[in-house]
This record gives sequence, C-alpha cells and structure tokens, in this order.
Amino acid sequence: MRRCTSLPSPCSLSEPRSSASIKTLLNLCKTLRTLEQIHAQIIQKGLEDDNSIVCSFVSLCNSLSVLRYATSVFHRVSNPSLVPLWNSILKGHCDHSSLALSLTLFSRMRLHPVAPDNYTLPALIKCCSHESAICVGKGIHGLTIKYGVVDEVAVGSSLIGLYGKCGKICHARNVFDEMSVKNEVSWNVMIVAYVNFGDMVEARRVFDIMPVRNVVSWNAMIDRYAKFGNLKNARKLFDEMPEKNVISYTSMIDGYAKRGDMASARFLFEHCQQRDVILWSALISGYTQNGLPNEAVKMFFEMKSTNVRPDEFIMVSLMSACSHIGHLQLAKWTDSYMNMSCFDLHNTHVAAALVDMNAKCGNMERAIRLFNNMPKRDLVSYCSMIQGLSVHGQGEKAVGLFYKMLSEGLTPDDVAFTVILTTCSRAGLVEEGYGLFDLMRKGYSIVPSPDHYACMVDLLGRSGQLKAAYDLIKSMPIEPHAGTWGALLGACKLHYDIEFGEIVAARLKELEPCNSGTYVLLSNIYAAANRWFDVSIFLGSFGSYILSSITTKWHWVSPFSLLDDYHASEDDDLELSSLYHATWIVPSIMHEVHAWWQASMEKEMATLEQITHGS
DNA sequence: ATTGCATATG
Repeated sequence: MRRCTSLPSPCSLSEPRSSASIKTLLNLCKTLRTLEQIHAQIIQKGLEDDNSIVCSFVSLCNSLSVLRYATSVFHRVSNPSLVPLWNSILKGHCDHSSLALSLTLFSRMRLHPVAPDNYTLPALIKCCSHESAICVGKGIHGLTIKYGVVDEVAVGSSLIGLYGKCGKICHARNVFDEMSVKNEVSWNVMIVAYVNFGDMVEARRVFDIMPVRNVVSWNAMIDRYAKFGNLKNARKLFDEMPEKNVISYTSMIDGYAKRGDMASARFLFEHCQQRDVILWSALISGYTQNGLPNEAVKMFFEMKSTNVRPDEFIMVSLMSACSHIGHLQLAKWTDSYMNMSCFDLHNTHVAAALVDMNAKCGNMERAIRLFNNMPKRDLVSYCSMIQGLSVHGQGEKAVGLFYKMLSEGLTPDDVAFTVILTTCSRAGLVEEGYGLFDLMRKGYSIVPSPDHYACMVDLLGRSGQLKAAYDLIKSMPIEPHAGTWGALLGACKLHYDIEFGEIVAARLKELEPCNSGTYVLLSNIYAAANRWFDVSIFLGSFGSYILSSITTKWHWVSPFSLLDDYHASEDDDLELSSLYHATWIVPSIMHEVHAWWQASMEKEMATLEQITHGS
C-alpha cells in the first residue's frame, strides 16, 4: 500500500477556495505529487490566470527542478504583467536551462514591457558566469546601470563572481571597491575570486580585514591552502575556525590525502561528527590512491554500515582498490552490487573502472564483455584491457589490442606506452618492445621517461642481454632512477650474474641506501649461486632492518596477493623471499615471524570473509 | 506577490 503523502482529498475540501488558501497549500507543498494536486485545484477554481498564484507556483516548480511544468503553466497566463512573475520564471531558466534560452525569455520580458529589477539581473549575471559569457555579462552590467540597480548588494556580488570566474580579477576588485554596501556574501565572492585566480596573498588580505567571517569564508581559504599543498596554513585556519562543518573537514582530509598523509586524514575523519558521502569519498579515495587498498575496502563497508548511500565516486574508488588488491571474490561482489544498486554503468568512469577491476582481478571474460559493450572505448579502458591481458600471460593478444587501439585513431600517451612496454618485457617480446619504443619516440614524439627506460632495461635484461641493458642506461640523456637500476639487478638475479649484479647493486646502494630490495636481490643472487657465506655477510647487518620493513609493510600488503602466485606482483614476491632470507640469517626469530605471519594472515582472511559474506 | 549573490569529490 502506497503511503499517503497527498493533500486532503477533494471531497474534504468542500468549500470554494480563495486564492489565499491556495497559497497556504503552496507553502506546505514539498513534492511534485502534491504540486500536481494543487495545480488541479488551480484549474478547477479558474485561477490559472492569477498572476500572484502562478508566481508562487512557478517558484515552487523551480525548487523542485521541473522547469517544463513551470513553463507550461506560465504560458497559459494571458497577460503576465507582474515583475515577480517574470522574475520567477526567468530564474527557473537561469538555474536549469541555458543562457541562450534565458536571454530569449528576458527579451520577451522587456518587450512586454516589464522592466527588470534587482532580482532579475543577478539571476542573469549568475547564468553568464556559469557559462563564462563575459561579453553578455558586460552588457548586463550596463543594464544594471541603466535600470539603476548597480548599487544593489546582490548585483555587485554577482558581478564580482562573473568577473572573477572569467579571470578579470581587476574588474572584480573595481566592482568590489565601488560597492557602497557590502555584506558577507560580497566579501566571500571577492575572496573566492582571488582564490580561484591563484592569488592567495590578496585573498588572505581580504579575509583578514573582512568584518564578519562565516563558514564559507573560512572554507574557501582552507580548501585552497589545502589544494595548493600548504597544509600548514590550512590546518592553522582550520584549528582557529570557530564552527567547522563537514566541508571544512573534507577539504583538510582531501589535502592530507593528496599529500599522502593518511594518518592525519584519518585523525580528522575520526573527529568529524557529521559524515556525508563526500567526506567518506575523500578518505576512501585517499586510501586507494596512496596504496592502501585494504583500508579503502574496510572503510567502504564501514560507511555502508552507517547507512550512507555510496555514489559513483565511491564505487570508482572501491573498484580501483579491488584492482590493487586483486581479490577476485571481492571484485565479483562489487560487480554484482553495482548491478543491483542500479548504478549508471554507462558513466565513462564507472565503465572504465569496472573493466579495469575485472581485468586485474582475473575475470577476463567479464572484462572483455564489458569492454565490448562500452559505448565509447577511450585510452584508459583500452589500457586496462591491455594490462589485464598482459598480467594474465596473454602478452601477444595485449600487443594486438594495442594496435587495434591505434587503428581506431586513439592517440597513446606516455602511460599507454609504459603499459605496452611493460607487457612486452613481461612476455619476452623483445623485438616488439623495441619497435614500440621507437614508435613512441618517432611516431608520437614522446620523450621517454625514466619509467620507459626502466621498461626497456627490464625487457633487455630479462631476455638475457645484460650488457645491452647496461649500455642503454649509460646512453640515457636523463638521470636513471633507482627503478631502472633495480630492473637491471632483477635481470642479474634472473640470470644469476654475480659480477654484473655486484656492480649494479653498488650503484643502487648509493642511490637508495635504505631500500631493502637491493640487498634482497643481491642476496638472492648469492643464494642461487650457493654462496651462503656472502649472503650472511651481506645481509648480516641488514637482516633485522629488512624484517622490520617487511613487518611494518605487512599491515597493508594483503596475504592474498602475496600467496596467490597467479596474481602476485614482482614486489610481493620480493617481500616473501626476503622474509625467508631474513629468517635464515636470524634463525632464532624464525618462529616468531612465522607465528606473526600466520596470525596476520588469519586476521586478514577473517576480515575479507566478513566483508564479502556479511554484506 | 519572486527572496536574489558564495564553498566541497574521480
């Protein structure tokens, strides 16, 4: 049975209604359904032509975003002579339609003739700034002078907003200085104009001298400080701020997350009383982007348990976290949850994330089906598929898809080439890789990044051409990063080349003295050559360091990704093997480590079990 | 009789 939200039935409204009582009803109306009932009564009582009734009706339509309904009712008024009536229909157009249509209506209003006032013009100016229509905006600025409303606060404020939006910061400031009466909004628009212009110094100056600051003024400053990475200033204002709202917290959390400081982000999150989707989104996407996908997944389910409805943004973060974890069961759950909850699967970001998640979690059939059904396949979704095929050992198919992408006219960027070069080295497609490296430089004029060189070094190294790889590093026009040397060291390990390995490891120790990976790889080389003495000498002093780096890291490296050979990345293999090396060196703690590993794995299993079954 | 102008997420 449908719950009754409607007005009393017509039979109970026995007596003829005056326009005053219709107005009372309009004031009480909250839904489209009741609005329709009132409309019926307006027609019944023959009040369709009543300017003031239609005026209230139209403004109610505006707040319910039903512009067409408002327009149809407005058109039945034979002589719309009231300024407020024109204003309310015009406002509906300014807020929910285009500038062009709003202007058409505006010119009809002036021909009628009805003179615009201090309600009409700010609405139009706002519409201009929304579309960055500076010329039309200037024309309306002229009209505000003509009709003598240029000195109104709302007119001034909307003009500052317009000029600010269009980058005419001096015009904005002129309008601001000319205003004889300013309110909080005018000060805020001025601050926002400076802040969007990137002039934090001037914004701060205005902020400091404004007579009354409200939550918008504080948030505008905090958000921009945080966005520009000035977390110190942002936090200082945040702490000084008398009454923070959820937006203040969101800006701070987002700033910390972009900086990689998830501890501070989490700290503030715990202190925020009111948590909306956007706040959760800032935290969850922060965890995903900072390589803490398990934490993102946990927070997602915590959010769901508080009955906050996830939106598309959150789902994209969750799917990205799934891709990083590579947990098939969780991916399947997420996929079916998306379908059940009626998310828009045609949204480009959602569709791309779905393909990416399925491809990375090993459900290639599903990924391929989704990919083929995509309305528009862009670079990102192509790369997801290529990478999916690549990690599932189908390197040649991946390369084939890359060429298909080119034939569809998409232009690969540096990331796309990183993906395809990685694919080639993983699949041992040396010739292919070389060809693509050339194509990137000559065909698409992309200057190879250190990452690209690292891919090529990896490619040559894996195929056993250690010398060629070394020469490539030497020939690099830019400084190779540790990853490039690391790729070569990995190749030395693969081919058990001790002499080369020692040279490369020495170079790496200079570049990254604290990276346990170097020590682990070289110890692997020694170990493979049965040179246990060298292993122990080499690792002796680092054994405990490696162990601590492993144990601190393990609170986020999922045991699933470590254990599952199929999905394990290179790094995870490294961590696992370094554990065993470390326990060889320090046998006394072996039991302890083993117990710890067991416990942490069981804990993670239990959590994921709970997550995938409990919801 | 319209209640106008400002802030937040991939």
